[in-house]
Amino acid sequence: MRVSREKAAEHRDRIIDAAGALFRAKGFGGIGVADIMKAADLTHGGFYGHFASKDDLVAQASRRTMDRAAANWTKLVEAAPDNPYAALLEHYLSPKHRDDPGKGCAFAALGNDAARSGKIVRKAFAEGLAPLLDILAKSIPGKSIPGKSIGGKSIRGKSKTVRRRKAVVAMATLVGALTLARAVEGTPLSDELLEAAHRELIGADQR
Amino acid sequence: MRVSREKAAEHRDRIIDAAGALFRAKGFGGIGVADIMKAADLTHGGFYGHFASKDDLVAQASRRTMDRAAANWTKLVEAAPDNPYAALLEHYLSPKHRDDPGKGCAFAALGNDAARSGKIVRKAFAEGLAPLLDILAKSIPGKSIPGKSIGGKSIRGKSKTVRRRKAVVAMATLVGALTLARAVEGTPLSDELLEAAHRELIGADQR
DNA sequence: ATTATCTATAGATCTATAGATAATGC
DNA sequence: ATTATCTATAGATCTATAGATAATGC
Repeated sequence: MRVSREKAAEHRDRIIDAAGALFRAKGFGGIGVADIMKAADLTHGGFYGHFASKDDLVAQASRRTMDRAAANWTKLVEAAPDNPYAALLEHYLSPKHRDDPGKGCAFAALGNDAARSGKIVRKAFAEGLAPLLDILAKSIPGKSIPGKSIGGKSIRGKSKTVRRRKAVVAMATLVGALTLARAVEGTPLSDELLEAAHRELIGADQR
Repeated sequence: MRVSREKAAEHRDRIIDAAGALFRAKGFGGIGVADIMKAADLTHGGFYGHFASKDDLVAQASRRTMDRAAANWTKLVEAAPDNPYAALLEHYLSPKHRDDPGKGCAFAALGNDAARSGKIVRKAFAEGLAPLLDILAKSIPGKSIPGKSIGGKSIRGKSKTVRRRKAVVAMATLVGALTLARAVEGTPLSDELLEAAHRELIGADQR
C-alpha cells in the first residue's frame, strides 16, 4: 500500500509528534517502536523506512519538542509584555503542567533519560536549552545595565552577566521543582514545591 | 548450596546496595534483575527468594539510598559548623557528583523514573525528601525569628515559614542544576549550570 | 521501475517461576 | 526437614530486518 511522497512526509511528521508525546510521558525506554507507530496509525515495520534507528527518532523528537517549547515561551512572553517573567513562571509551575508531562517541558520529563543517552541526544538537549535561557534572561525584571556596575555591585539594574546567571538558575529551579513535584505527586510536598518555587522566583528577581 | 541465615541477610544487603548504585546509574528500567544479581555475586534465580518483585527492590533500594543521603548530609553539616550551607552546596554542585550518578543524589538521578513509577515508589521519594529539606532549612544562613515578622517583612532574620520555603526552593535548584548539567554533559552549559547555581544560592540566601 | 507500507519473524533481553541441589538448624 | 541458592526455561516484549504488496511517478 504505497502512498504519495507528500503523504509519506506527513506520516513521518506524525511519527515524530507521537514519539515526542510518548517519550515525555513514558521515557525513552518506556515506549517501544511498535506503540509509537500504532499511535501514528501505522504499522511497526514501516518505521525503519523513516528512521535509521530508535535513537535517531529519539534525537529528532527531542529536537522538535524543544523547538516547540521555545516558540511557546516566545508566545507567552509576547502575550504578557508587562510581566513576561511572571507569565512564564505561572505557566511552568502550574499543576496542569505537572499533571500532563506528555505535553510539557522535555527537560523536566526526560532530563534523566538524556543524561543516560549518547552524545547526540545530549547535544540536542544543550542546543534546545540555549534559546529557553535567552528568553528567560530577557524576561527577568530589572533594567539592564549596559556598562560596568558600580563598586562591583549593581544597585537597581542587572548586568548582562548577572542576568544570564539568574536565567540559568531560574531554569534549574523550574526544572527541579517540576521534576520533584512529579516524583512526589500525590503527597502535600508536590504542591508545596510548585508554590515555593513560584513565590521565591517572583520575589528574588524583582529586587 | 544453601548458606546460613546470617549469610542470606548479608546477600540481601548486597543486592539492595548493588541495586541502589545501578538504578541511579542506569535508571529503574535500564538495569535487569540478572545484572543486579551478578553485581551482588549471586545468580539470577535466587532473587525471588529475597524480593517479591523487581518493584519491591526498587522501593527498598530507593529508601536506603535516601536514608544514606540524609546521614551523609548530616555528617557534612556537622563537619562545617561555621557554614554548613556552603558545605552542602559545594558538595552537591561539584563536577565529581555530576560525573558519578551511581554514588550520588537519588532525586537528580531518578526523579523522572520515580514520576513514572507507582504510588509506593513516589511515597518513598516523598519520605526520603523530607529529612533533606529539614537539614537544608537548618543550614540556611540568617538568624531565625521565632515571633512574627515586622510589617510583613523580616529585615535581618528569617521566619520558620521563609526558612522552609527557601529550603524547598534550594533543593529544587540543586536537583534541577545537577539534572540539567548531566543532560548537557560534554557542553559548556554543563559547568555553567553548576557554577551559576552555586553562586546564586550562596549569594541569595546570605542576605 | 520505484518505493512506502505491510506481514512475519529472527534474535536478544527481561521478569518471573519450576524444580533440583545441598548446606543449615531444629 | 527446612530453605537459600542454583540451573533451566516459559512467556512476554523489544529492536531490527527480510520479503511481499500495491500504489505512485517517471
